[in-house]
Amino acid sequence: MTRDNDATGRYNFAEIEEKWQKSWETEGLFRADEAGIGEKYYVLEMFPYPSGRIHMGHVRNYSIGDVIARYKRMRGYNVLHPMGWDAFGLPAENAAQKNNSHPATWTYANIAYMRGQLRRLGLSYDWDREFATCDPDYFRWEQLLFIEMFARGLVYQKVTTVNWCESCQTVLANEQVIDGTCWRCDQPVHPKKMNGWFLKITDYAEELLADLDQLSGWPEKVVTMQRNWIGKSTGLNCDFTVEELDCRIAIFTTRPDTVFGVTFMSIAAEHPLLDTLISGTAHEAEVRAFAERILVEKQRQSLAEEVEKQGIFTGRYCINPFNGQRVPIYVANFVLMEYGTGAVMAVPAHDQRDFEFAKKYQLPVIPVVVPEHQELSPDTMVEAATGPGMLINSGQFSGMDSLAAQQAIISHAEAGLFGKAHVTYRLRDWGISRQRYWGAPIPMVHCQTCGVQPVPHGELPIKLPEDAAGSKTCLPLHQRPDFYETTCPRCGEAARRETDTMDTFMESSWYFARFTSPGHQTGPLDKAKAGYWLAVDQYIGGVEHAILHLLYSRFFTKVLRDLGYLGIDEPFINLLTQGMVIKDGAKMSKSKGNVVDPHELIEAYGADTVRLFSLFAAPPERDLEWSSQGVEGASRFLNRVYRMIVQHRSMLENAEVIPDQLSEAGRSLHRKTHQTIRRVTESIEQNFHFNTAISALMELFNSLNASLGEDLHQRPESGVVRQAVAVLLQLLSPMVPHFAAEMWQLVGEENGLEKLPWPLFDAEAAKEDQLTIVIQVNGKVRSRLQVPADIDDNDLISLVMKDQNTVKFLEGNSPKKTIVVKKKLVNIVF
RNA sequence: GCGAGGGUGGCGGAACUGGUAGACGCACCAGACUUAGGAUCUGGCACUUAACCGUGUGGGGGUUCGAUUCCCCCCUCUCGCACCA
Repeated sequence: MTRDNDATGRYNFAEIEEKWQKSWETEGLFRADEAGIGEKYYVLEMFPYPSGRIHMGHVRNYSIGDVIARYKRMRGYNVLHPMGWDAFGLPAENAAQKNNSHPATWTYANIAYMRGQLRRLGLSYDWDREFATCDPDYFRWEQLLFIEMFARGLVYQKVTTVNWCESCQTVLANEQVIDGTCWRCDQPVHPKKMNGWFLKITDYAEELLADLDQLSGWPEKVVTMQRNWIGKSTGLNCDFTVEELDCRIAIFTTRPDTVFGVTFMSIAAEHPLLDTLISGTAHEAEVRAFAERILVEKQRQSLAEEVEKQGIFTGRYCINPFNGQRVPIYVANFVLMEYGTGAVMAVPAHDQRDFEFAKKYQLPVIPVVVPEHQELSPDTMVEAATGPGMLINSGQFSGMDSLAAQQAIISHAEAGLFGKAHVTYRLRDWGISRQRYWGAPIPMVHCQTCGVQPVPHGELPIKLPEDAAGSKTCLPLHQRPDFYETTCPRCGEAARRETDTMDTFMESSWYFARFTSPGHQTGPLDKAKAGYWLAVDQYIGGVEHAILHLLYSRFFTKVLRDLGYLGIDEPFINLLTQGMVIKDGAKMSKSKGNVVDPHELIEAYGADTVRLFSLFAAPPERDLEWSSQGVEGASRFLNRVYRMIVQHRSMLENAEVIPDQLSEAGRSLHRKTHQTIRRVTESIEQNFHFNTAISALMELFNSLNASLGEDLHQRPESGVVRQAVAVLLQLLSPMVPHFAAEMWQLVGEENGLEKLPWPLFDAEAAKEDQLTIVIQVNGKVRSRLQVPADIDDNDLISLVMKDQNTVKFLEGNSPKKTIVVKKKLVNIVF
């Protein structure tokens, strides 16, 4: 290298990154062990689906996690930072069919490639713990857990109307239907009646809701979304008897205080009692046609749009058990069969939907809850009065406050045995049956005589049939007699294996726990190890999993606890939901054609630059706008640091001990060094705002450069310079680990940077001895003053009063009031 | 409609419990070194102005000596839920 090249040179990232990755690997630096020193810290990023290549979202997610992992190690924690693969799923089947090969081949090839890409980023994972969820060694334990859940009554089968995705040829869970379309392929989802397996997540609804209060380390947004998803409502269940028929219609209401205002009853088009109500009546044909039309329309417009209220009178009446009133029964298009009881007592005066319906079909409106300082008249009301108030026209309850009346009315119904207090949830049980090949088989056997039987533990795992017979390999299991033909584990007679596979969200619901003991051969988890590492201290991933994955994982954690595997209630103590990577105002996606392949970036700039850019461009929770110039900038910064170090290498190697007495410039750099330690540490500790941490480091570098320009590195203050450089590299190392390690070696350090503790902040050194005090006159900034830090108020004020600008802007007036804010400003008011 | 989070230079973004608005970076401009430079170095850079002054954190009002920060009203963007009885 010539001198000229040194001055404008660039560091050889390809060489040094490979060098350090090898070194870390041979040393096993990131292997985690329960016997490790220090408090445990488990940091985890949401593991990827092995789609083929990593994308910018991965880079961002894993860079954030890696900085945290490396930082915590430097802070003396015993850090667990694992990585694995969420490897079951549909794309593998599609690819296999296309290539006439097996999904496993495609999946494991992708894993191998992507593992290489992650290694290339220098991420500090304990690779010894890696697994893929399609490894039989993983899903065998999931099958075992399924059987144990079955034994506990948490698993059942039922025929329901499910969400069917025609293009994926499979059922979807409610959580996987987004705006009426499939979460994976965006195609419309249709209802279909099918038999399937369900997990009783609703058994845990109350706990899942209540424990949200513990999650102070989660973004409020995610907590709110989960709370809304669980959707708890409390109220009254009660029965209305149908006139002339021996049947009752059950309703649920959150407003028992309005029961005296019921003027009709509305039921869903698919309500099971509808048939009984209309068969043999004059209304039958008309109502049936209406109901069918509504159901068809409902399917078509599953998308969000305001639909006009429609209904039809069934010809039947029912009796309000509270006042004996006879009210007509309608079929209405806005009543949901899936929620409550599928029938609603209609109170037009106090419910907007009922109000609109009543106006349209000229049904009476009877106000029964009058808000304070208001009068309600059915003739003048333009909308429903949904607020609280005082009861009128409500028999013995008239005059009561609506809140108190709710309780009283529930008690009244309970005493009269026609109603009961009730809690209902929006959350549905989790349908986990999928009709696809590439998933974990549900370990059940159907026997003609013995019914449903779980597979005996000894026979696990139930593996997927693997033959090399070309395109046949991907056939759904119900088309594979070689798979489903079996014998009953109880009676030994011929029986049929369950052919559904499990929803892939099953695998991701407990992988974080398996990472604590990935090789455990006698059960899903080594309880001691899981007990040591869990819960996850910091979890990082995209907000798109706010409900699906995060809710399922919370549920599984509680189930694992109840099965005796875990001693915790919640899996993730702190959650960071990182923003999306955006380009040209839209999320990077293949369909929009705005993807940037991180692979090429790494080739062009090196892993450290790519990491630095993704950390610097935005705080982690916000969206990150892609900028090729921003990457340039990150690269430029690292090269500047490199050139400075190369240029002053020999001085840095032979630096003096920091002397007691420092020149003004020396003191200034020393101060900046310690202020930077404080700023960077606080940025990371408070909210992982690496962008401000990096800007502080850039400032330190700028000061350092300026000091060198002023020949500060001449003895004896070379020690100050050296310390500034050392601190810069140490603080940079979690973010740009290869670069920092190499520069560390370049300045003559022997010991590995990764093993050194985080630098200590010296408050004394960081203290300013001169302060800039702002002078305001009448609240406007008029001047600035340099003063010693320890100046007392009176001296300060007299200095301020002598200031030229103070005098000028006082315009000869005498001050009425003087406000002194310590170390900040003086405001003179006249 | 309901819920949550945003709106600060040309751009990404800073600003601790009310106290210097615009740190840091990008872009841009000027200069230096150069045969050349999209390399590198130095300096400038909210708007307006020759300068002082003045104006300025979505808009309007309020509290305060002082408001990006607190309060009220409104506009707007993003995300989530969407007839949940």
